Amino acid sequence: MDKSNFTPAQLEAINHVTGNLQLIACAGSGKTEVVAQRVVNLLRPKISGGAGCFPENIVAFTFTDKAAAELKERIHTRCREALGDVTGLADMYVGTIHGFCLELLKSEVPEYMKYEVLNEVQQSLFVDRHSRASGLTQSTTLTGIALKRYTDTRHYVSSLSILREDKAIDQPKLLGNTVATGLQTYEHLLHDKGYLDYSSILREAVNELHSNGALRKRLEERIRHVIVDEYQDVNPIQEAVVSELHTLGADICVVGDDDQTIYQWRGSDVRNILSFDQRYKDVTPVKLEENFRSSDGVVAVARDFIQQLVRRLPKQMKPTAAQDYEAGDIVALGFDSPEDEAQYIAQTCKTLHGLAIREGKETRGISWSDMAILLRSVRRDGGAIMAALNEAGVPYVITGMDNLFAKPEAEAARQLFYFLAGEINENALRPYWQAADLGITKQALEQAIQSAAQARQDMQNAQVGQFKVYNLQRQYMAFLENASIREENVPDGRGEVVFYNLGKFSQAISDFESIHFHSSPVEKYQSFAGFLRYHAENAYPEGWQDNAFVGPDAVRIMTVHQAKGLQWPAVFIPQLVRNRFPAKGGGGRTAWHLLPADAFDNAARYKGGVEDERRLFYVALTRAQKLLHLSWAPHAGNTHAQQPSDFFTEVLASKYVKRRRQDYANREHLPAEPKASVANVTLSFSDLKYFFACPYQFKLRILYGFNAPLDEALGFGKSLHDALAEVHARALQGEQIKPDEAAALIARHLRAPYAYPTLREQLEGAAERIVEGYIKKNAAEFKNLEFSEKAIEIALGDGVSVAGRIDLVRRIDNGEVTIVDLKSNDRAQAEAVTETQLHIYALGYQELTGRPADYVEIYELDEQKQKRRSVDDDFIADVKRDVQAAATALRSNALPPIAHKKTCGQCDYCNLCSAAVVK
DNA sequence: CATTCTGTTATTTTT
DNA sequence: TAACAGAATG
Repeated sequence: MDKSNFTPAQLEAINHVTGNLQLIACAGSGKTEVVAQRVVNLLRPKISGGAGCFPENIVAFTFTDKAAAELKERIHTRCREALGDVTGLADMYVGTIHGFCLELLKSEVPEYMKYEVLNEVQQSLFVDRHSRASGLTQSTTLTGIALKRYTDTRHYVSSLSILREDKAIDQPKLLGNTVATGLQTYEHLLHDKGYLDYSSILREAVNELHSNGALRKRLEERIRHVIVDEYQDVNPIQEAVVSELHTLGADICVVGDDDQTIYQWRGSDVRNILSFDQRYKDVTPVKLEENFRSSDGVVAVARDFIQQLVRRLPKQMKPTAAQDYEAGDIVALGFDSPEDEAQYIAQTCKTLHGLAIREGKETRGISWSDMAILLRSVRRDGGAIMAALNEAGVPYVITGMDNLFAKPEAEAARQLFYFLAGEINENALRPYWQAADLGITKQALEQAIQSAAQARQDMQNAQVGQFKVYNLQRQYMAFLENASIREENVPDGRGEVVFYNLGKFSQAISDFESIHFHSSPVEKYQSFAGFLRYHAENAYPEGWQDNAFVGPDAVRIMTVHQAKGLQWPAVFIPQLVRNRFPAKGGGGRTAWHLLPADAFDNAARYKGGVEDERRLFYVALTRAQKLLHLSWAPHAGNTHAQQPSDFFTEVLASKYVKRRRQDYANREHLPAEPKASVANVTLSFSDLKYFFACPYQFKLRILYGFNAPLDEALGFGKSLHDALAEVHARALQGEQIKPDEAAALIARHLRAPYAYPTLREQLEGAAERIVEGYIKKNAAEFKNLEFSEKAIEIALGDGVSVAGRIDLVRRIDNGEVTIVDLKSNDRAQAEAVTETQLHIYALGYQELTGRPADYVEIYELDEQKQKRRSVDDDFIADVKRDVQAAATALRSNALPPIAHKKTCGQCDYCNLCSAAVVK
C-alpha cells in the first residue's frame, strides 16, 4: 500500500485521536499501517495537530506474540520516520492481553511476583497430581457420573476456564454444580502453591483492576488510549479487561472484522464488535472497505461468498486492482483421490515457480515461499500432500502434522524412561535406539544402557538426600552424554531435526518434573512413564521447525487458523470435502457435559456451526493475492467423504472461477525471487547472555530447548530479587522501609518449590539476612532512586531488538545516573557478561529517557559490595555490534559449536558438543 | 416422509 | 462416550 496516499476512511481513522473508535477493517485493508499511523498521531505534539501523548499512555493489544512483534516494529518505524528521535517507546505496551495482565499483576501486586505460570500440560498434570484438592474427583457430569483422573482432566480443565472466562448470566443454574464448587478449591490450591494458569491471569487481573484502588489510581494517570486488534476474537473476560481500562478513562479503539471471527469455539464472541457502539459512548465508526491485497477476482469471489452470511455488519469489500486478475487465476477442480489431488498441487507449485507477478511497480518471479496450502486440519489432511511434495522435490514447511512420538528419536527417549521405570528390559530398549539411527556407536550405546541399568538398580534404595541424583532430567542428559550423541554424527543430515526432537523431549521432562519434583525416585519414574504413555502422546508437536528466526524459501502448509493475518500470491485450499469443511462436529464428552449451557450467555457459540465454518473459509479465500486453487477428492472407502463441500459447489457459480486445469507454463516466467522477509528478532538479555557465552550453547538451550536439571535451591535468587524489587518500589512511592521488615518481605517473596524443609529454612535465613543487610546499608540511598524493575527495549534496526529489565537506577541530585544490577551467588555469571548486560541497559536507559547513564554498578548481595565503573561508549558500540551479529547468525541459522576460551567446559551441555574443551 | 439403524470419527489453538 | 451423516426401513 502506498502510505502517502490514504483513502478518506483510512485518514479518518488515522486522524481520530479523541473518543472511542470502532474500526471495521476488511481483509487486506491495511489496518496495521492505519493503526501505526494513528499511534504516530497520538504521540505527535498538540501544537503539530497530534494528541500529545507519551508512549506510556498507549496500550495496544494483539492476538498473538508474533502479531505484537510486527505491530511494534511498524509503530516504532513509523514513529521514528515521522517524529524523529522519540524517547521512551519501551513504555508503550504492545502485546497480548495475557501478557499485559501478567505484567500488571507482577508489577502492581507484590504477592504475585513469585507466582509461576502453568502451561497447559503442567496445568493438567497439576490437576491430576492433586486430583482431590483440585476438585477433579469431587466433580461429576451433569448426569451425576463421577469424573475420573487422567480421562476427564481435559474436560474438567476446560470447564474451569469457561467458568472463569465466560459470563454466567444465570448464576442460580450454577448453584450446586460440582465444577463450579470445584473451581473454589482449585483456585485455593493454585494460590497455595503459588501458580497462575492462563485463565487466572485474566481473572485475577480483572479483580485487581476492579477493586484495587491504588492500582486504579496509578493506571488512571497512565493509560489514555487502548487499541485492541482482532477485536472480533475477544472473549468475555478479555472484554472485561478492556472495559475496566475504559472506566479508568482510556479511549478505546477496536479494530477487527466480524466476518473473520474464527475462534468462537474458544469463547470468542462476535457480539463484542457488533455491539461495540451500543456499549460504549461516543463511538466513531469507520469502515475500511478497500482491499489492497488481492486481485479483483479474488475479492469478488470472497465477497460473494461471505455475503451469504445473514448476521453481519453491513459492508462491501471493494477491489482496488492490487493485483491484475487474469482468467485462469482462480480454479476449482475435482480429483479421483486425495493422492491425485496432492500430485496436482505439487506439479502446479512447480509450474508456478518463477511466474511473474506484479508488486507495486515492480515485477518478480514468485518463489516457493509465495505459495501456501491451507487446510482445515493439517493432521488429518496433510499426509498425501506431504508425500506428493516430497516426491516432486518441492521444499515445504509444515506445522502440526506429526506428534513428537511419531519420531523414532523421541520414541527411543520414551522407551528409555519405560526402562528406567522397570517396565521393559534392556533387550527391549536397545532396538529403539538402534532404529532411531543417531550415529551412536555400539559401545557407547551399551555403556549408556548399562549406566541407566545401574541407576535403575540404585534408585530402589535411594535415601531422601540422594533423590536429586535420580532427577529425570539429569538421567536423561546422562544417557545422551554416555551415548556420546553429537548433532553432526547423526546420519543423512538429520542432526538438527533430531536435536530439536530430543530438546522437545527435555521440555516434556521439565513439564512433568516441575509438578512432580518431590516424589521418591521409583514412584516418580513410574508416574512419568504413565504420563508419557497416556498424556504426552498428543500433548507435544514435533519439535523441529519451531525456529521462528529462520524463514526458509519453502511452500507453507498450515491450517486456516494459523493463516490468520497472512497472505500469499498463490494459495491452495484442497480437501474441500463434505463433512470436513464445513466440518461436522465430533462426539464424545466435552465441557458441556459438565456445565449447564443455559447458565451462560450464548454457550452455543463454543460448538460452532456452518456460519462459523463459512467465516473460516472466507479467511482462507482472502489470504490469496492472485492465484487461488480450490480442490476436492473423495476418500475411498469412507462413506462420509464422497461428496464435494457445499462451499466448493457454491464458489463454482462465480464467473471468476474456472473449472478446468490451466496451463501456467505459457505465462511469463522470471527467475524466482523470494520476497525478502526478515523475521523480527527480539532477544531478552537472558537469552543473549547464552549466545555471548557460546552460540551453540544458545542453540541447544534456547532453540532446541534442552533444559538443565531442576536444582533444589532453585528460586532463591529470584526471591531475593523480588523482595528487593518490592523494597525499591515502595521506596519510590515515598515509603520508609526498615530492616526489621526483612522477615515479612521474605515470607511474601520466598519461593523455593523444590527445596526440602531443612534447605528451605536455610534459604529463608540466608535471604532474611541479605535483605536486612541490604536495607541497612542502602536505606539512605533510597531517596535517590529513579527507577526499579524498569523495562527497556532497544531497537537496533532491521527488526532486531533487545528487551530487558533494569534492576535499579540511582540518580543523585547533581544528575549523575548509575545503572545497578543486583547479583547473588546463586545466579553467578561471568563478570564480562554482567558488564555487557549493564552496558546494554545503559543504552536502554538512554533510549528511554534521552539522557546518558554515567555509571554501571554490580551490587554483590552476599557480600553487600558494590563494584562501579563509568559507562564506556566504545564498549556500548561493541555490544551493539555483537547483538546485531547475533541476530544475523540467528536468521541464517549459523550457530556452530566453537571451542571457547575460559568458559568452555562449564556449560551444562559440554558433553553434547564436540568442540567443547571438557575440563 | 419420519423413524430407526449403522458407520465414522473425534478439529481448529493462543496465552 | 456421543454426535452426527447417511442408509435402510416402515
